[in-house]
Amino acid sequence: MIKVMLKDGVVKEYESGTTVAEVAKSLGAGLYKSMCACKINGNVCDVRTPLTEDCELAILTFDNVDGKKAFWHTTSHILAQAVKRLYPEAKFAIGPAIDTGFYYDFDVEKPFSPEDLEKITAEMKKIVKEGLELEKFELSPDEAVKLLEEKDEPYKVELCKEHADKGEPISFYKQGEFIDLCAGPHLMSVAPVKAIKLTACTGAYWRGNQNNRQLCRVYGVSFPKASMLEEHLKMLEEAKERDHNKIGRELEYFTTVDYVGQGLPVLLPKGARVIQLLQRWVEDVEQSKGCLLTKTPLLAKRELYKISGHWDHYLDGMFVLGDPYDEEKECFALRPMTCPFQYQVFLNKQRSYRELPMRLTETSTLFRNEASGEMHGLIRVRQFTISEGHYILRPDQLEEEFKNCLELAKYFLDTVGLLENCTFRFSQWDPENKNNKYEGTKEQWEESQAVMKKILDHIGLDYEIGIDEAAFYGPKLDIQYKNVFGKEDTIVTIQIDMLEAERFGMYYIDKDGQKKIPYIIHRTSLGCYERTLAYMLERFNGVLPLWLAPEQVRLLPIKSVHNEYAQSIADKLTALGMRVTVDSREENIGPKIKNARLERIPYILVIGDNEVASNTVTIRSRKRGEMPNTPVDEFINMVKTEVDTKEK
RNA sequence: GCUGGUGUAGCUCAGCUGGUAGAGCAGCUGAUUUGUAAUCAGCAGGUCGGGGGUUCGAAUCCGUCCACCAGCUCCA
Repeated sequence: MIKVMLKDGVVKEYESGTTVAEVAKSLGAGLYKSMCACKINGNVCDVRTPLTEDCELAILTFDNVDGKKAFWHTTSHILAQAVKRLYPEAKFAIGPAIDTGFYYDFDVEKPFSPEDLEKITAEMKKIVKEGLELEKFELSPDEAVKLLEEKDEPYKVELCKEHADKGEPISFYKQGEFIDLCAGPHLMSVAPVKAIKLTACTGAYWRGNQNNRQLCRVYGVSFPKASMLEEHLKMLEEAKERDHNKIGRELEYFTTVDYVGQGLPVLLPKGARVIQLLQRWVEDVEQSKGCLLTKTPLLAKRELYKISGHWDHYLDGMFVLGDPYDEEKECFALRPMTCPFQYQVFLNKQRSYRELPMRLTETSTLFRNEASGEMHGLIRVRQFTISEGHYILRPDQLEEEFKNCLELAKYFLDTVGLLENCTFRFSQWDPENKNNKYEGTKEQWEESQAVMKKILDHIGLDYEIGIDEAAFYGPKLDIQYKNVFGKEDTIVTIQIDMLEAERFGMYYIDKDGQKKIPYIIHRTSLGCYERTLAYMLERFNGVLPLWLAPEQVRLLPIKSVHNEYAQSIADKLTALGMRVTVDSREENIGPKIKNARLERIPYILVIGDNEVASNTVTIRSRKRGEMPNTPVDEFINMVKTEVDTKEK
């Protein structure tokens, strides 16, 4: 007999060899029906697993993240089974569960059309009705490869052979006529998968490598109940309503023009205003913290990029003016990074150790010729402006300055309301990278990564590790943010560089009179302004904090006789630096309010006879609701405080 | 760059197997002077993403380029 500790510390005894599914059954038919997977001593396992010693057991249902994943993983097998029935020639690649559902990659002659997906969905529903049980079995590596070769599944054979090197048995799952190589865990049967939606069909390279064949990837999501699927689809619709790419255009923050070009958004007055406010603020705070503002050229001769290494590592990503391969003629390129330009400030004269740290910052516009399929609203563009900085340091200053960079970035992100949804990624090099991406020696990389790791651990920062995510000259701490659709991008980056200073001949005279090569921190503080604006529009659903709102207050006179009074209040607010308009159109108050609401103006003031008589305003605030007949001075103090404190 | 989808008025969308391009909202003009999300009437607005081809005739069919969307790859 073995002891199994269940939820809430309840211990029950079972015969050794009892499976988790049997345990669940003993606990209740409801749990047995709804179980998806389990955790044995904290490890996610299949419910078919026999228990052979004392353990802690948690039975996971669809409510649990890992339970969901098992549910979705099983659905991906149903998808594959349906595809095989309808398209017997299709070859299978991989089909995992992901955070938002599942996908399966197929090699087919012609990618599936939306109509094909409907047919496949219908077949999947048929399979669910058949209620097939899933059986798990194991084969030796040789037998496994043989089976997959017989089934003519070249991708599976490749995966299996790799796994076979470990010498462990290979597990398979079988449901009806369908067999798939799979580690599990899975549901006991396909029956619980009541609601299925195939959401998209796209291309995806085999093993994520561009040089491999592109497969057809079908994405989907599934639920135990139809109502849950409806709920989920409704949530997706709501996310779409927050998409910066939709509201940013609707609210006239930016637009795009096909004959201007892809990835080149036009910032409209509202967008330009917000970015101006952010930039002024960032520049002022940075300079108050000892940063030195620079303004360097937006383009340079090829020779500069040759020194920095960008010419070798980044030529495809640059906009080049002239023939890059004609060495006889002068050739320029728009800058993709600020680094080599800003180093010239340091190089302007001989430097003493007393001048370090030298914190150079710049509101820097960059140009990157991104691949055409990458562009996305304001988040991924070809011209953008970042709060760039290069800190030139003595080795003993590295840790403190790194911490300061992180603190500064966190302060900025917190103030604009984005910090709470940020995650941190320690981006490291990959010694195995085959594209010759990285400069420097193994020793240099190991040193700079060890230094960064030490600093991060000292700070106690909670971070993930991203292999092969480093810059070509050093490791990075990337601050990551997810958009409304869950797609993640970098919002801020802090990098340690031990290579570039030497390439540019940068040195300082140390205390002992010797020339020393400095360390460099490359960093952004609020990152890319366009991207930050995009995330703020999503985070605040188009209603930016008052201090950043392009239009803060709109006054709505009810009749034209109220225009003068409204204008007098507007003048007072304008004199205090507020952004205010008066809607003096000869229009009813209803439509005026409707307009102001649709434009998401933070404060709407209605002005009529009552207000004029009592020297008050009637407030409609996005945040504070309705406040009738508020004395004018009270209102002014209120908004002034809200702006001054940068209230979110 | 690759795979799939989309492109008709400022916006949201009709427009059937090829046969004279439509509506609502927004805009403009006039009337209405009105207290919290749509007052009434009139007017104007489009080389149907661009340029080709097929056809007596193309928004519609075929190729091509461009842009937008989702994903892959790449990246701040």
